[in-house]
Amino acid sequence: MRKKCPLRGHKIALLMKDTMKKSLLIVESPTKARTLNRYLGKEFIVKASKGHVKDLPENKLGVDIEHDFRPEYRIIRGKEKIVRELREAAKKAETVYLGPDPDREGEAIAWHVAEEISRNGDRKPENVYRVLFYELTHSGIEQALKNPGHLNRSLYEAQQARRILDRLVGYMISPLLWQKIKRGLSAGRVQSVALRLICEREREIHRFEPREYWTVEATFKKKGESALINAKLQKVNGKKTNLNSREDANKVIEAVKKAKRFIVSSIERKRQRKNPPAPFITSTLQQDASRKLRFSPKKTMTLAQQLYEGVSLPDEGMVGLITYMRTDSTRLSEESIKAARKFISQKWGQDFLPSKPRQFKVKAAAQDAHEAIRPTDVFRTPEAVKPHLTPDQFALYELIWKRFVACQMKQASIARTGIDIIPIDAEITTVFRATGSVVEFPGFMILYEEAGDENGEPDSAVIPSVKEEEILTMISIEGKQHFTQPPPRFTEASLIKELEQNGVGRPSTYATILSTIQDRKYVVLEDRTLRPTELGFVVNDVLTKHFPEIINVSFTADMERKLDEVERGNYSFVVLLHEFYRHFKPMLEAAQKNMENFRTSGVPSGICCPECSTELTIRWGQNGDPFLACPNCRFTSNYKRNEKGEIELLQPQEVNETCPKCGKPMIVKHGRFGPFLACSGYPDCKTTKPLGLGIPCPAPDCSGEIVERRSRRGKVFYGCSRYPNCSVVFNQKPVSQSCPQCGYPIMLMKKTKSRGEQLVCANKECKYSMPLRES
DNA sequence: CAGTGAGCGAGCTTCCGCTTGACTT
Repeated sequence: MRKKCPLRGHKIALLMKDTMKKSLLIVESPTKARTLNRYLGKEFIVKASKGHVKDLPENKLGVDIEHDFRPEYRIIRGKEKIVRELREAAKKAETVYLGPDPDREGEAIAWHVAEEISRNGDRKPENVYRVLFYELTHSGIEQALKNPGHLNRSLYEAQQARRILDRLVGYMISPLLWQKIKRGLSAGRVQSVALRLICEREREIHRFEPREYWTVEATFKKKGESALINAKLQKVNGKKTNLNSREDANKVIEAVKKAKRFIVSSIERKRQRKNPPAPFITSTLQQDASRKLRFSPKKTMTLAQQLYEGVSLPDEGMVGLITYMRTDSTRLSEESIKAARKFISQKWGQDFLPSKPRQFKVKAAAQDAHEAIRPTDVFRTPEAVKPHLTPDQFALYELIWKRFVACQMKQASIARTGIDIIPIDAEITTVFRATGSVVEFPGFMILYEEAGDENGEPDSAVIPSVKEEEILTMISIEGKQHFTQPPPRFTEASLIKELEQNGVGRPSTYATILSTIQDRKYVVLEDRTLRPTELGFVVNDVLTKHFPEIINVSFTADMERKLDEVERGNYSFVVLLHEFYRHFKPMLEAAQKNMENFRTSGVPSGICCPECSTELTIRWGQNGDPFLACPNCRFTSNYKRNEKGEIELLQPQEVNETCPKCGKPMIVKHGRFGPFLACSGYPDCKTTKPLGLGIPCPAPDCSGEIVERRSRRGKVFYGCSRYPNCSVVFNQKPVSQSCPQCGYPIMLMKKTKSRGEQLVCANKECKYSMPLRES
């Protein structure tokens, strides 16, 4: 132990005296606080609130409907320490600057922090100022601190209206679902709309009837040249091609084949200019990372957060590589554009630099509190920082960097050619068209290209040069069968795009919306696309039936318009809430009264019981999985839905095992404690046994098998079926795979927060672990 | 509220939108 220097206390006291004069600046993000601290130096102490500090209580409504919707705010659990620290720091500071983000939520955070630091008269409101940082650049910071203002009541009230309305919707509809469908369910202004979009898309797919159609493709050639020209049948007898069968196609093909010669009837040349896309905002980053890197929105946000918080670079220490990643604005700071232009002219020369900097239109609905997502310094190229990043971090940084640089580069110029070719002396008049495109000047495309949503047909790159009236010969002609395609299911990223376009959800919540509806088992992710579950359909149907005005893509847009009026001081937030509740209350009451109780009756399935031909109903087991049950007899069955959404019964799952008592096959049944094995002769034979995992017990000379078991408290564990004769037990799920290091036949699945799913050797002596491939 | 087996009651689910770490392997 080191002894304390007697002088040290004194020095600290002196320093403390110094700090008394300091100003306190409070922002939301700790990273932002760190940056500002470095920038502002010793006159300021900068602290972070880490988001909201006060909120409505979790376990009750917390809104007094009788008294103008008075909210009951309390310090958020786990944030007490932060509030205490802010209060202490505020006591010592001469002046307090409240610097949460310059938007509705930021104003509420500022308001709540102000309330807490002036509690008990600790601080006079005169010494508390509101400052607005729109960008974390030299000029942005100067601007903010030069113009301290005061808290904005109407902005805060708009936030309150939003908060209280969301609470009323969420906490008053959800209990209805517990009562009528299943415990633990949820509904909300945002999640229920997301669910609705997915369900409606699925129904469209179910309804969709594919239609057959045919295209005719031909290849031509110039005399004496080998280059081929691929062309598609465009018109028949002056009308757009419309071939619905092989016969249709063959008729045309036969007629065309009779022609001796073909002639180039017209050539159309167009120059297309293509502008670079806007720099990233949260939603577009999530979409692009999903398409190009196959990252889930959640993964994208985690990685972006890491890039934002920064990596340790030699000589520079911790450096944030990108600007804030939760933003709805494409705005760029002047400084960043200047730097980008400098970089572009240095790297590619003036040819690639537009005469004027490009600014991008910011969506009207945007709150515009932050810049677009861009590298903090363009001169930190992806290659330069690569050694200090993980491969995933690097891939995302490169994406962000390229998109930003590209957005300040010159437009691309593409030459498109369309050639019409017609047969001469044929029975019918037809037009074949060949299209080609050549990039004349790549501009920004030298660096960045946007990935398309769907599989658009690529143009053939180059078309051999031909002249009008030139004669061609046909090399081949063939018909191709196609079917019209149903609309695609949403991916996580395309759903976010849809929500964003309707103003539903915010950059900070896009990724969590997806988790919520999956956690509730309303939808599942399959092949990267979202499909509703049975439960999802049922919940969606009752919500859209009983709350059509709320569970609706335009509800949020309407709400936002009203909130704007509240912000401008033209509309009282209390009136807004009264107006809303006036409509909401009767809907709730009607739903309470009229909504079918699926808990007691089950959901009609449209399928008859094979034993007593009563209509089967859909019910949910404890694990959330749906099954069919007969309300009349004891018949139950699992089922699945086909592509058309029709129910198909599944035979009970057999396991290669017979009943030791009666010899009938054993089948998997699902009970209160999960799946188990039972004799198919039930109720005549009541044999049951735990479900094995098909993994033999690894103990020497043990004939047992590993089975899933549950402790008295419900915790799942895996033990040998010969217990108590054999005491082999695992806490994680075992997998029949031998350890590459020690050869032990069993590996365990382990979930770690830092490295995802790992396979760990079940042999305790051996510490071998390897990552499970990511799905 | 899935048919086992056993033995007991109690507590209690939920919203949206800001932010980051983390009780333990």
